Amino acid sequence: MTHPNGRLTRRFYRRDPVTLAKALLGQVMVRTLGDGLRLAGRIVEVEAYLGTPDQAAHTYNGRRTARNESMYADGGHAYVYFTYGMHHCVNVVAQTRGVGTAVLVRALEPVEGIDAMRRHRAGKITADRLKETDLCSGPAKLTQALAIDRALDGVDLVTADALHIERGGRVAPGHIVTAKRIGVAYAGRWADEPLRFYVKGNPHVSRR
DNA sequence: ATGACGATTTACT
DNA sequence: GTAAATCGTCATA
Repeated sequence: MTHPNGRLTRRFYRRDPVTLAKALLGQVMVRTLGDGLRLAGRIVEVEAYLGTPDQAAHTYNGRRTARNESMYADGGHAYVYFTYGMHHCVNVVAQTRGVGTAVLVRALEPVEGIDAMRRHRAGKITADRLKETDLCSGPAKLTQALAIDRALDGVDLVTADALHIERGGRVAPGHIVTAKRIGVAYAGRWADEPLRFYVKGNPHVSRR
């Protein structure tokens, strides 16, 4: 069952987005930079996007453009998009080619390469003053910390070195909190669907 | 060609 | 709590 190198298998990803979202909690997202440095974090918060019927999804009503094309890739690929003129967010594609469902990774608990994450996140506040809970506690914070941008859109997480996911501990159902998704008020009744999942009590979960 | 809009974050009042 | 930042993308014309 476990892949030799510890990565999640294609089979793991090819499930419905809700099942995949919950299964991704506890797994470890790994970003390998050009110089070989590894940046890694345990996934502690995710949201499921259900595709064609889901008004909050980029693939709502079958919308298919150059921007969201990779959301239609086979399960296990990355869908990275740019938004608000300054932020990137990363999704894990679910199911199979042509379906258009995915899981947005909203927060990580830093595990490896924390100093580099601090440097990537430093701005007005210097790297040494950043709290660890400010590094990956939001979908655009974690992409900044791990240096993830559109250059990684469409990569296959099953085979790529630059970005992949390794097996971590599974989070027991009793430790998973279910809630409404964030930032999708425009989505009508879909804004209230319980499609956000996070690890109960984890300090790295995005606030609200 | 143009305009409106974000699956957000940060800084400020 | 409120608002600014900031621009690629897409629907409309």
